[in-house]
Amino acid sequence: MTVRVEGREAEVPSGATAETALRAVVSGKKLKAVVAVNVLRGAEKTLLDLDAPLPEGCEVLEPVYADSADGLRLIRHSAAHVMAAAVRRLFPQAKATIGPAIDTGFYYDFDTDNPFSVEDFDAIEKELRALAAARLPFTRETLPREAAIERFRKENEPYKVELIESIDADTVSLYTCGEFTDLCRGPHVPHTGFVGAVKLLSTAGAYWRGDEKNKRLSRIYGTAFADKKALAAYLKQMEEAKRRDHRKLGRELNFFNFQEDVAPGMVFWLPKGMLMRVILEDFWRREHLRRGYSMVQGPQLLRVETWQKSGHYEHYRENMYFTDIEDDAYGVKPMNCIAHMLIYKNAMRSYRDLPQRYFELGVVHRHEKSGVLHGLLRVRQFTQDDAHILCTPQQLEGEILQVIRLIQDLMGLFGFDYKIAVSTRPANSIGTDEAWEMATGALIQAVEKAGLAYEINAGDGAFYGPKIDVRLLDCIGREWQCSTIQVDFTLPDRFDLVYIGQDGARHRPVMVHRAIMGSLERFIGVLIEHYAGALPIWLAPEQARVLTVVEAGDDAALRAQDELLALGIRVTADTRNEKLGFKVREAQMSKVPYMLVVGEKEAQSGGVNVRLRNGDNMGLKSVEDVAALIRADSEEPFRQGGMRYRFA
RNA sequence: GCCGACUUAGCUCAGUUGGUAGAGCAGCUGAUUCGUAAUCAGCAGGUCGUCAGUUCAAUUCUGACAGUCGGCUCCA
Repeated sequence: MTVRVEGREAEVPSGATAETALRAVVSGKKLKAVVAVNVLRGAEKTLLDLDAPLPEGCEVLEPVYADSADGLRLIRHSAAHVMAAAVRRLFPQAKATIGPAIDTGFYYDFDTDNPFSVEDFDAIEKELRALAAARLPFTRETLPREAAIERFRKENEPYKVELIESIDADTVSLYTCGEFTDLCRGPHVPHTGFVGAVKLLSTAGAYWRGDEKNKRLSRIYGTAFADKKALAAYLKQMEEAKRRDHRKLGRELNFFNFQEDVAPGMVFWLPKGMLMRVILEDFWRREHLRRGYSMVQGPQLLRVETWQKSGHYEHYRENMYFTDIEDDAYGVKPMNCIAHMLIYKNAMRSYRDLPQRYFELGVVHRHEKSGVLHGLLRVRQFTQDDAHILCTPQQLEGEILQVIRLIQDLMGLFGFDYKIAVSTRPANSIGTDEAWEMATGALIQAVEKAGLAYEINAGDGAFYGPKIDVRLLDCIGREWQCSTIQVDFTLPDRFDLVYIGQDGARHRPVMVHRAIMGSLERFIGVLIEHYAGALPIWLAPEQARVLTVVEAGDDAALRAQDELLALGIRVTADTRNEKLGFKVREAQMSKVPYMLVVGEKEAQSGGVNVRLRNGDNMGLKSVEDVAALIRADSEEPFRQGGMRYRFA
């Protein structure tokens, strides 16, 4: 039969392997970097092992190179197998479970009496490299399901047996590499020589099939690349990510700290960090007023009876803090919605009053389990940029669309990468089918109208309604949920919210819960990492610092500082008796955007010598010119309905 | 909450095979007036995470607890 490879045709006998076909076209040197092949048959595309016989009727072969995305995934998946083989050589009693490739590498979970630790890595890596150096082939065999179960049962591999039992197929495929055979769909790289650039990274506990009721397994994480150079580059990038860690930067920049012995999981905002936060809050409050929100604020404590009525006491009690005052029990609010509904109920509402959009920078407390706290990204006390929109069912889609626009504007402003998911009805949910359908439809319609790519998380919605979640990516590729839009038709019911319709009758409003930054703490944490601490000028707590060289410049420096302050610039002056180099270094480490040097020369000529934090020197400038530069960069970023700036 | 590692000065880290501890940076004081990422000297700073146990003696060994870090699960 005839197949096309990279634009050229090759004639191959029926039943030939992919490798034979590729050899006819691809040069020997390039072929060495091919790990598998994509086979196209009509619209169908399958990834195959190089030594697999070509299926009848295939038209095009695409070689999968080691350094492509597909190739990398195969290398990592294969590395997981080879690592398992290495582990089994050293720890024969460890039972293999599963070992997939992930975005940043791979892992393999083992059931073993003594969990692995990094001290075991040297030995495992040594074995791994020996296996790689041996260039052992991966060989595939296909067995009837029952025969495979029998075989793994004999080999005392209960997890493999359980896996096969859950597979709905007549046959399963096995891959053998050295003395280790694993259940696997494949494909794999041709031989272990492809997984030489490999590094074990960490260990972790994990549950069998991710369920905490199941047995605990010992997980080993690692990563692998097409070559040593790419691996080294990745490890360097991880170092860089560590450097950008917001916990480290927060301390170095004097933005915030944690005092674990006093209040674990709760932030102490230091003057600089708080100034930055207040600037962000001010901007955000104004933006909400501009977009038709009303600012409200509810109490921090509500009587327990109210939480019982809302269902929080029943569903959320474990995460709540309670306190007794005289003889009454109070719950500290974990969410802001109840107060907002009570504000809605303060007056009789007409359909003409809707939508009501209540916005609050609401401080909430949630008792998160101790193991999950993580700097600013996961805390126990945080501030949500929370809003609740009460509207008619007809208004729902339009309101959601506006919220999506706000999300797009905010993420665009900072240039964040994000992912969107629509979560649908979970198993244990309340509400009618019609209500769920209407709400889910409105969410999807709105996302599509906004032209956004999204995925569906089936069954992942809240118990009271479906939601849209937006996840931001941090500097090492971890995802953090920030924005959320949830449609709720239950709480308005429980609290008997009504509006009078055009027909004069009472109707139930729909409630949209939404947060854009999600929590200020988390958002600021991601922001700090995103900018590696060098915040955009409009957010920088200290926009400029005047640096003196000799005492003779002090008066001129302080005058320049006063003038800048009068022009609305956040500026400090460093007149300490230190060398200029020392002051520049400190300003640089504090990531101050503008360093303004005033020495004897400037004291005489007037003006300041401008150095930027990227190292550029702008030379002598007048104080007015510097102020104009900073103001141009720090103008409020949203203005009159559009975005003015994108801070890269 | 679960698994693993860890917890010594504000920060980064040494150290004591059981006899209550040290460096650099930061801080304070003084000298130095020095032009774009570190001037020099001196001083001060620690119940060695908390509570128990073993011991003549515990920061060191054992246990429990708390917290941190990396994951799991959960979540903004």
